[in-house]
Amino acid sequence: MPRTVVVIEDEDSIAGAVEARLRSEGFRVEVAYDGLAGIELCEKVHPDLVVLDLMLPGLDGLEVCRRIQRNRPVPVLMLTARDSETDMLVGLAVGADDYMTKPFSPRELVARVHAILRRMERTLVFPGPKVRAGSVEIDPGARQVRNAGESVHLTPTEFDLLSWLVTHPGSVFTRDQLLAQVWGYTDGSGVRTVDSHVRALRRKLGADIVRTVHGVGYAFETITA
Amino acid sequence: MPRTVVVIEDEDSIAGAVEARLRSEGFRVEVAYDGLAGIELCEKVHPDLVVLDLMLPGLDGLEVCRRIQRNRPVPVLMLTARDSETDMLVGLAVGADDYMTKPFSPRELVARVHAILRRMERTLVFPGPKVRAGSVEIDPGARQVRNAGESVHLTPTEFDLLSWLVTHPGSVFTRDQLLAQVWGYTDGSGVRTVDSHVRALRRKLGADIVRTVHGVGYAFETITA
DNA sequence: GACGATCTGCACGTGATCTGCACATCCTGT
DNA sequence: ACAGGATGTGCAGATCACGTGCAGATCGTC
Repeated sequence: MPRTVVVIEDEDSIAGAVEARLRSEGFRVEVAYDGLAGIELCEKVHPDLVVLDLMLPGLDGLEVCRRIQRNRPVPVLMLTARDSETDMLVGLAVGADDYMTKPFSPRELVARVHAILRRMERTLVFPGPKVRAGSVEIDPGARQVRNAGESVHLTPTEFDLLSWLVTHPGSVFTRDQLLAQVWGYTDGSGVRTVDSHVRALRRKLGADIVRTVHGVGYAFETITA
Repeated sequence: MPRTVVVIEDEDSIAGAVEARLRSEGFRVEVAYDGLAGIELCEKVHPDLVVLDLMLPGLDGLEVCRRIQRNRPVPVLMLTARDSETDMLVGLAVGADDYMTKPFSPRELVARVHAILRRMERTLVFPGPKVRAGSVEIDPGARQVRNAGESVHLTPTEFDLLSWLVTHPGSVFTRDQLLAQVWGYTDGSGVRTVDSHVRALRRKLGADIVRTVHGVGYAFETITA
C-alpha cells in the first residue's frame, strides 16, 4: 500500500517538481492549488503526510494547517519563502513537523518526507485508532496495551512485534521476515530470538494472541468469538 | 491605581499619538523605542498591557512578545504594517491578544485596549480552563500548577514541557520531538537535557506525572481510574 | 556587577531488555 | 506408533536505556 502525500502549493513549477519527485519515490501524490481545495483533498484521501506552502492565495497556510489537523492529525512539512526563525517557531506552534525554505532541492524534500514518515512510524505522535483483538486492546499512539481492561506492560520489541502482526491480520510471517520487518535485520541471524519474544507476548496476553503455523512462522488473527 | 500600558514602537509619530491618547484616558503610559528597551521596561514597571509593534529595529516583535510573556503573562495588543491574515495568526500564535493594522485610528486603539483589559478582568474572576491529572491541577493561563491543593512552583521550561505533554495526553514523544516542540531545537543536540527536566517534574509532581516509554521517549497520561 | 535561579549536559550506577543456548515438548508425514 | 524436525521453555550473560548526582554555563534580577 503506497503512502499518500498531499501537496498544497499554488506555484505550478514547484508543485509539479514536488509531485514528480515524490511520485518517482513510490508515493501516491495528490496536488491542490489553494487552501480550501487542499483541506477538501485531505478529507477525501486521508494522506500520510501533507506538504504545505505557507503563502497561499485565499486561505492562509497556517489556517489550512490548523484545519487539517483539526479533522485528522497528520504530519505536515511546511514550505516557506522567508528564511527566518520566526517562521519555524510559528510553524511548529500550529503543528507542522518540519519546515523548509524556498528554494530547496527536490532531493532534500524527499529526504525530509522520508524522515518524517520514519519518525511517525516509530513513534506515532497522535493518538491513533485503537485496535482490538479479542479482549486485547492496542493503542499504537500511546504504545499501550490492555487486556480485559488491565494495562499490560510490553517491552519495546514486544510492542513492535505485536504491532506488526496486528496490522497484518491473518498473514503468516516467517521468522526471517519478522526479523527484517520488526528488527530491521537483513541477514538471517537470530531466528530463535523471535520465538522468545512470541513467548513473552503469549505469557502477557494469552496463548491465543499469536498463532503458530508449523513449518512456516507466526500469524495474528482476531478471535472470532 | 491607574492602569499601566507599555508602548513599544519605533516610529515617533505613532508612539507619540498612542501615548497622548492613552494618557488622556487616564492610563499611565511608558514608551520604548526598540525591542530590548521594551523588554527591560516591562520588567521594571510590570504593565497591565503592552502595545507592541511587530516591525522593530533590532529584536523582532515576535521575539519581544515571547520574552515578555515568558517573564510574566501580560496581554499584548500587536501593531502591524501589513494587512495580512498571516500576521494575525502569527501574532496570536506567540501570545498576542489582539492585533491592529496600520494605519489605525487612535480612537479604535483605545477601544481595543479597554476591551482587552475588560476581558482580562473577567478571566481573573472566572479563571480559564484548568487541566487535571490525578491530584495535579494545571492552569495554562496563569502558568500555575497545584498538587493536592498545594501550589507548586515550576520553572519556565518545566512548565512548557508539562504543557506540551498535557495537551497531547497519551501520545508518546521522543526526546528529539520534545526538543523541537518545547525548546525549538531542530538538531538532535541535548537529548539528555530532556531527562533532567522530566526528572524535575517528577520530583515536584510525583513520579506518575510522566510515563517513560522505554526505547522511545515520554508520555503524559491522565490516571485511568 | 553580583547574586540567585535556572538550564544544560556529562559520568556513573542501576535496572530493564535483548539475545540465544540447551533441553524438553510438540507436530507431522509415513 | 515412530522418527525427525520444528517449536516451547528456562535461564543467564551481554547490552542498552534510563535515572541520578553534580557542576559549569547561562539567564534574569536587583
